[in-house]
Amino acid sequence: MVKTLRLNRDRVLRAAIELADEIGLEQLSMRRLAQELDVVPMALYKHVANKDELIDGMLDMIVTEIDPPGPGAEWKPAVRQRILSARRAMLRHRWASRAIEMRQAPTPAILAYLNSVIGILRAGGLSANLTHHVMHALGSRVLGFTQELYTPGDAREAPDMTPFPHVLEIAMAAAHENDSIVGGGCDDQFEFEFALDVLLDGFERLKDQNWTSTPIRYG
Amino acid sequence: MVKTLRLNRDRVLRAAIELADEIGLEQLSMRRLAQELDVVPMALYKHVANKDELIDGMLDMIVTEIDPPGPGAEWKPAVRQRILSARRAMLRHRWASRAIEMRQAPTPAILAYLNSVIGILRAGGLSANLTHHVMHALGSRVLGFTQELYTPGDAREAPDMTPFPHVLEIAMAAAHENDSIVGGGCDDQFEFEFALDVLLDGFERLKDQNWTSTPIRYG
DNA sequence: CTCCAAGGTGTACGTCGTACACCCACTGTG
DNA sequence: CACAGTGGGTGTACGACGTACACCTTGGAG
Repeated sequence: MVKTLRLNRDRVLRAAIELADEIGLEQLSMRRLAQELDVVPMALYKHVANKDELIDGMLDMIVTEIDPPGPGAEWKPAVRQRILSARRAMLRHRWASRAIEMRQAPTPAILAYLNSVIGILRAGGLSANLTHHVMHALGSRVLGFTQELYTPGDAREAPDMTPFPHVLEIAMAAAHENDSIVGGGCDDQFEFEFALDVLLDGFERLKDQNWTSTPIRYG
Repeated sequence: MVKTLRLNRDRVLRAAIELADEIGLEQLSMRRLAQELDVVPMALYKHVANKDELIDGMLDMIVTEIDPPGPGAEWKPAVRQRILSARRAMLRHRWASRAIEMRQAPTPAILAYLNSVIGILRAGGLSANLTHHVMHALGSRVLGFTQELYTPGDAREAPDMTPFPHVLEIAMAAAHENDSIVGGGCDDQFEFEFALDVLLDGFERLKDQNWTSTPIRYG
């Protein structure tokens, strides 16, 4: 029997991420994680302060998976690429977005990422003022995710939709569009890029007209 | 001693909403709610299937607080007004957005609300195809909220921000902008309307140029 | 060899959601 | 008036959960 290596923070975080990938964030418990590591629950607390701090650590590890910014390019494609890379990281770990929603303060890694995105915008010529509003407008989208209101693909055993004819029509439109997909769900990637581009184009237009939220003071 | 009235679903839901308003969603437990109603925990289960169903009921009640659509107007101001009304409802119950994020399927009341918004867009001349993408792009914003990455106003005892100069600069810009507010936090309402207008303007432009995601088939 | 700290263990407490059996007070029926 | 039935509040209990606290073990430094 191979006696597994000593525990350390890194091993704990990696195991937690892997476990969350498998069973989901809500099923992840300290006890389950300890069991996965062949260790008693309390052993984890020698490496992690508590569950919240564990999740913070997991998130930091995920966020550092995001590709670094490429070499000089226009701000719009640069930001676009960065955000789509973040999205790929989030798709690799579907629980991550929910975890970010749960935490209240951004972790250092998230701050570093935000800092770099802001840097791209500023270097691209957007004013500090506009950049500020842009970051708010992007919201969680800057990290590659948005919360959808309807879980896609649950068309089976859907409740009666006849009271909501407009919803039905829209759903049908989506189903027709990409009938290549058997389930008829939406193309999430397309929807994400669509919204992102609407926003980025809007930001560009505001930049070009020197938009600012603060009235210009003369004198 | 006044013997309080019999319990019923409505009283349970109202008490739950009031309690969540006071102590927050994460502090709301079946036991705490029962105590508030001078009743034993299990009594609640005669009126509510389980905690998830309780939250669904609370949400349905909140969503029906949203103002009905006003009389005929342009689609853009009509949708704008509807969404800002939803936002007001969400601000009255700060826990609601988190609750919606937690649920997986939209409740009937939410479906009805979405249906009405879609109806406004369709009546305004947007194609079913464009409307579909518009609804996705709005995401949770259609219900009046977005998840912010940074809890605003926590400037006190902030961690060291010197590693993130761009973040700092943006935060300073925000503080300068509305120095009327002592804390220097962002004007959330402004940020919300800013992002909403960027999106709505973008949608209008796409509508005007008959944008569609499906290639037009000839013949 | 000895000592000490880092790290794994065992037990225990207080919380949670909720299954299940109970019982009681009311109501409609004869 | 008797009585059964049922809707609704009660009590107990179980198996999760996070984690405080005291304990023990081990491996490397001196």
